[in-house]
Amino acid sequence: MTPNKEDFLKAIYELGGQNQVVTNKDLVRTLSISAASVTEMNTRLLKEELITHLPYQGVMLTEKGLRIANQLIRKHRIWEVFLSEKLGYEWNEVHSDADLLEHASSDLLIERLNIFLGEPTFDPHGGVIPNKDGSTPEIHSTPLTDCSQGAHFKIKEVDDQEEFLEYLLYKKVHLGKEYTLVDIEPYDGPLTLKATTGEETIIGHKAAFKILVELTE
Amino acid sequence: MTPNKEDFLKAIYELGGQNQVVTNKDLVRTLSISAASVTEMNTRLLKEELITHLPYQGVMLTEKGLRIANQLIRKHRIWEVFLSEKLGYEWNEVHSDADLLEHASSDLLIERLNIFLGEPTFDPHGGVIPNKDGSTPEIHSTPLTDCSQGAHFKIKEVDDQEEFLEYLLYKKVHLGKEYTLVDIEPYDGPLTLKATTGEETIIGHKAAFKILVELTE
DNA sequence: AAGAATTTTTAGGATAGACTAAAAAATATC
DNA sequence: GATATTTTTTAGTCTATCCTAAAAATTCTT
Ligand SMILES: [Mn+2]
Ligand SMILES: [Mn+2]
Ligand SMILES: [Mn+2]
Ligand SMILES: [Mn+2]
Repeated sequence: MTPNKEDFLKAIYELGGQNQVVTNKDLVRTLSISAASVTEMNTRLLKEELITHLPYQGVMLTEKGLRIANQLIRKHRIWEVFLSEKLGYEWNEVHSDADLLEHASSDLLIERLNIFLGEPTFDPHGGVIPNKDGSTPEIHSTPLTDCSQGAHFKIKEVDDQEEFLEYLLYKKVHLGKEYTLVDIEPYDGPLTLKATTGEETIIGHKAAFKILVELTE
Repeated sequence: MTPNKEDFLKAIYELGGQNQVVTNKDLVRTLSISAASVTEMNTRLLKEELITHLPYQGVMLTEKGLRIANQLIRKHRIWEVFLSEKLGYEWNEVHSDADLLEHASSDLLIERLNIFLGEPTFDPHGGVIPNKDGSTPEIHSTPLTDCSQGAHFKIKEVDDQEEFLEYLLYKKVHLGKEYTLVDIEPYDGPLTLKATTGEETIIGHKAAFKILVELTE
């Protein structure tokens, strides 16, 4: 297993490859490599039985591939907790350093680090940390866009793209914060949120889709 | 700069490449790669002006190469302190994980980690941590083999090979411990040490050469 | 100083990973 | 249903890193 293969499996997972086929096109966009390189990597992972492949359709993770992807995500997220809680990183800063460290961490190191951090359940943007064996704990949060007007909710998880996190920092949206959904416009229109402290925030539909919440009360 | 080149420069440094020429043979042994691969890497590093090369004699670090080697050693040793002090590693366990992490650490990460650790001066086996700019603080310790009979000394630094550290663990030799050199046999013979607590320890000449001490009193 | 032994270099390959350009297949449009 | 567009695959290169085997240079032995 090389860093490249690991990142590739992770990308497939993050594009939904546990349940659906993921197209080469998507991987080209996500990994910023050429289409030819995607085909090539597919061939390699296929030979190792980490993915299944339907020509001209896309790839899906096998059990084995899924386990490796989740173990990498576990490493990534444990590092993110460390960077955030011990080294004082902002939540938008953790991702890129964790993306390198995840490939340079022995299993033993990660288990010791996990204990040092108090066996956290979530990373700094609310992503659940997979178990050591590559399985994932159940979570029960829904995209903000699925809420109906008047709903009370708490922020549980947000997408981990650096610019998006910066945007949320600017909008003062953070994990655990509670809001009421005052208004949601049709045709993928903007959402108006009202915090318990009273201030109102308006965000677009696309951004709201990247925010997972849990209903309260 | 790639992990391989970094490790290569570090190996040259550790073989004395700051002051003397280091032979290909030495690098073959240290890095466990073929002689052909050493020649090849030399050519690459030469083109980047990180080393100077005297054909059939060996290589030395340039200013630039030395700076990179020291910055890598800084990363390595700061990680070793972390593994030892925060994650409870024994001093013989830290090396291999640090050897991977050193290549996956941004400068920012290392500076934050350094502050988190309280800006340590030495790594777990007494190696001095180079400065951020790639320079090295002065130290003033000598190989145990240079001491004369009757000398009182304190253990300051030991070689960082895993088996050697295990051996020292077994011999109950650790940093800061004070001894008297009771006897030193000629012709590279064994040394007899007496700890302040009274127990005597006999070690061979080769091992003693890997232990740096500071005279006390 | 000649021959033996050692060390370094050269030559020729292999593999992983990434690229561009062109061909082939699938999908969308009219 | 024919044509145009998009996506995927194939073909041909490139770089980094590693190897083995053979040649060349140096050093050691007698
Ligand atoms: Mn992340
Ligand atoms: Mn990564
Ligand atoms: Mn070390
Ligand atoms: Mn290393």
